[in-house]
Parts: sequence; C-alpha cells; structure tokens
Amino acid sequence: MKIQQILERAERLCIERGTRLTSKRKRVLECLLRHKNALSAYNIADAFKQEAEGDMPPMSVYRILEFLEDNLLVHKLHTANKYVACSHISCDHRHYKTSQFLICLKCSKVEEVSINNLVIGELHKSIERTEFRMISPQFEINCICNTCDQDKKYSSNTQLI
Amino acid sequence: MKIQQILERAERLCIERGTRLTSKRKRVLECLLRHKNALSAYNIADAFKQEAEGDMPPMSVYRILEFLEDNLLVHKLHTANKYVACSHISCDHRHYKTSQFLICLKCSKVEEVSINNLVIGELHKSIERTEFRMISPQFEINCICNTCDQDKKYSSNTQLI
DNA sequence: GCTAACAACGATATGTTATATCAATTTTTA
DNA sequence: TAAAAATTGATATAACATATCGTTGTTAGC
Repeated sequence: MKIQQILERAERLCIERGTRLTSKRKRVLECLLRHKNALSAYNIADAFKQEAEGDMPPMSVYRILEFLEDNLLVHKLHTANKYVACSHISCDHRHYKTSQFLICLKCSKVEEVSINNLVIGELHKSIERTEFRMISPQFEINCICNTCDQDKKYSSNTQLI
Repeated sequence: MKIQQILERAERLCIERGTRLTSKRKRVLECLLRHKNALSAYNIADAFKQEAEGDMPPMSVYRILEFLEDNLLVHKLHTANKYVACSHISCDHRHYKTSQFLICLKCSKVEEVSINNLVIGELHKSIERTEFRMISPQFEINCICNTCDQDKKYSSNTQLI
C-alpha cells in the first residue's frame, strides 16, 4: 500500500479519535513509513536536516512520537530505543492486542509479526499464576535479518552486534 | 539460599570457565543479589556511595556488569536499561536457553520465570518462517507487581507508569 | 468577529544511560 | 624477575530522554 494512502487512513483514524494529525505529525509519520527500519528520535531529526525538509528539532520529534504512539500509529521499541510505524494502520488495526517485533540488531530492520493467539493465551495464563499483572503486552525479539547474516558471511570487517 | 553461598557458587563457575571473579566483581554481584529489584549501572554506583563500601565509579560498574553478563551471572533488561542477578546461579544454571522476565515498571521488581515450553516452541516456529534469525533469546514482559498495584488502589498520588 | 480556553510548537536546560580511550596497577606466565 | 596479559582508574564524549516555560495557532462560546 502506498504511503500516501496510509497517511490518509491515519488522518481519518485520528479524526475518529478526536485528535489531530497536524502537518508536522504527518511528516514524522511519513518519515518512519519511508524508512523501513526503526529510527531513534535523533535519527528522525537528522533525516529532516539532511533531506532539507525544514527543521525538526529532536524535542519536537519526541513530543510528536508520543502523540503518534498514543494514537496507535507508531510503536516504541524499548530494547532498541527506536521507533517504527505501526504496520497495521491501513488494515483492520484493532485485532492486534499483542504486538511482536523481530528487530535486526545490525540494521534495525523490523518485522511486526502476529503470533498464534493460542500461544499468547498460554503466556497470559503463565503470568496470571505469578504476582505480576501484564500491561501493554509487546514482545521485542533480538534478531539478525537474512541480509545482514549474508553480509557477515562474505565480508570479514563487518561486525556482528 | 544465602547470598554468601550463591557468591561462592558464582566464583566456582568462573573458575570452571577460566575467568576470575575478583573482589570488585563479587561486590557488584553481591549488590545485585541484595537488592531484589533491577538496578541501573548508576544505581549500583550510588548504592556503593551510600553504603560506604568504598568507591565504585559508574564506568567500573559498566565494565564489571559486562563481565558478569558474559559469565552468565547477571542479565541485562534491555527494556528497562537495568540489570539483575541471574536467579539460577546456584541451581542447575544451564537448563535455561530462553529467559523470560516479568518486570514491574513501577518498582523494577523482577521475576525470572520459565514459561511453558510450548509457548517458547511456537514462538521459535513463528520466527523461523520469517527472514530473521533469533539471537540471545530473552523475553522481557512489562508488568505491574501486586504490591504496586495495591499501592495504586489506596494512594491517589502514586503514578502508574 | 472577539475573546477565553486549549492545543500545539519552539527553545533551553538538565537528567539518564552508555561507549571510547588511554594511563596506571595488578596478576599471570615464561 | 621481566614481559605479557588482565584489571582497574580516570576523563571525555556520545546517545537517549524529560522538564519547563513562553509563544503561536486553533477552537468554542459569546
């Protein structure tokens, strides 16, 4: 699906929620959609500088990312301290209570996967037996993507992790 | 099990691995064992200052934590940027290929749990179908512990998350 | 349209987490 | 005991993040 369509869908979702996807917020979301990999707030600010899209200071990026996260448009990957656009903006978007992210530690490529509901159910059951209550379930799994794995095989000066 | 015994076991494990659990390393591990909650490197440095156990600058703590992690004696919780002592130092210690941590976002209390093998197996299968390869499997699950959950109910000025 | 209330944005300061580097010291090995 | 290796000390700097306050822009009621 094209980025422009996703942005339009995002805008509609915000209107439904009574929030506003301002032009700056839209541009940060677009930046995340164009870069497929996860980006830090400072990465995003740098991208705006380099692509001469007008200034976007890191503090603004943080504020905007917070808004986008609250509006279910981006996910924060806590293990990487980076952010990705939600891959379900344009599809149903509400089926996904538990997100699972495979994150390449080398290039920050991210895949948002959907693990078997049965598995997630079992997980919840395991946790119910403890004295902990799960909140905002999100799994982040450290991986190496195929591309970077290949790189490792053929280039000796590439460092893993 | 008493901390002293765990430390002795840790020392033996290091000797078996051909590494040395020096007195400073031992003291950092002991610090993590005494505090049941996860601590940041700077938290540990502060603890040494307060308890007048002699200086332990943050940079030393980082170096020592790296050693302890390499020697499977502590885990880094990437989502919290904090560290905990491995809860399996004194038991078999090698059965645990995939560690799962329940982390209280309020007080950093941590429980290292063993989730249903079925769940872990399914998770691995899901990942095999992607173009990612899992490394250093470790799951961190954001939770609220019962104690902090109770606190929330009875005190109005306590903030959740 | 005017104004009050609120939301969004800009700017600065500061806090927290982490890595890099090089010198000094201690321990091990030959 | 001297050389080599491991450990520790010390400083600088990078990377990630929050707090605060003033300004600008938008919305809602009059």
